[in-house]
Amino acid sequence: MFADMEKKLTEKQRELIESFGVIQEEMGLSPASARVNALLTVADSVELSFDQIRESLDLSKSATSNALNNLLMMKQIGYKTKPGDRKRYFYSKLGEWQNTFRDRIKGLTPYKEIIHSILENRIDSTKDFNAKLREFTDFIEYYQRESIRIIDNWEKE
Amino acid sequence: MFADMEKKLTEKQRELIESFGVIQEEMGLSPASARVNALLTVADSVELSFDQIRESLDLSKSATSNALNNLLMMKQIGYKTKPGDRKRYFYSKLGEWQNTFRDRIKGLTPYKEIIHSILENRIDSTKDFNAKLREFTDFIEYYQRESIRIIDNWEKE
DNA sequence: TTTTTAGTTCTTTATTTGCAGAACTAAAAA
DNA sequence: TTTTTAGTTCTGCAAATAAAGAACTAAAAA
Repeated sequence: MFADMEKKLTEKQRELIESFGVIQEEMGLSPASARVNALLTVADSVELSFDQIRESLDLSKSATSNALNNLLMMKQIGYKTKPGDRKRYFYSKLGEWQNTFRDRIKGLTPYKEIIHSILENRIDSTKDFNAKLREFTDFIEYYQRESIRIIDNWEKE
Repeated sequence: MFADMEKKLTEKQRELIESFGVIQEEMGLSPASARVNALLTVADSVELSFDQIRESLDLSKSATSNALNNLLMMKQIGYKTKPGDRKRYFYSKLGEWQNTFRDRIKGLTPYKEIIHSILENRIDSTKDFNAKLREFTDFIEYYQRESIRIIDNWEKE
């Protein structure tokens, strides 16, 4: 009966999309990507088609397409198809946050490495400063190791 | 004798500033701020004046001023003065990375909170998805708690 | 075969960001 | 008192971003 009923967003839902959108913008997503990702978290339906997304957020097709492909590349979302239906249905991969966290921690490695090369190229006379640099690289290593460990521990439960 | 000798950067140092600069840009700093911060980590002298920074990086006064104030506000750098010398000498606060890490972890709180309100406003029927959201907020809390703990543990040693 | 669907890609435009250079300012030095 | 120093603030421009709208495309439907 209501199979293709217009699932319009409530005022509260729009508000949540806006707040969540802003937070995700601060974390590096483009405005459109941030809102698409927020929509897929907030909407009553956990799987939305291209046009449902476009209409809900009042975006152009190009903005929708780019945002979706962007999020797909970042593995923040996924999509599935339904038999006898050509459309793709997009969903949030919020469930895979473990990997997101792990990736962020691993992402510290280049940072650690450049600090290490800086240290190796510093003059010896600035002992205090060099010691702090060394301590910092050691800490990052420790932090990476321990963070991965706490993520693994959570998953074991 | 060499008290005010021009401490020119070596080719290797410029290279390190460039690499470190790029990494810090990826972490949200503006190009100029990223390079100033890198310079203060790489330079032989751990305290540099406004003009030494300007000249080393070939920046305009405005770019230098804005970058420094930016970094000061973010508490990434500090400055000191020397008796009988009007100039300020800027230094990297890389040594205070503990606080930087702590702040980043605390910064997850708004994210956790918005996800929590999203969950409270979701329809009940999407049980699996809601459960994942709940698990996610629980995890963030756990992660924050444990991360702070591992930072504290490092400092105790 | 033609038309529709489900998008993608291209072109143009508005906004934002980042910086140079010039004008400015407040305190110290001459 | 005037000049210099150590910056800051303002003005304007160039490049990068973000998105709209139109043109396009490949597969499916009619």
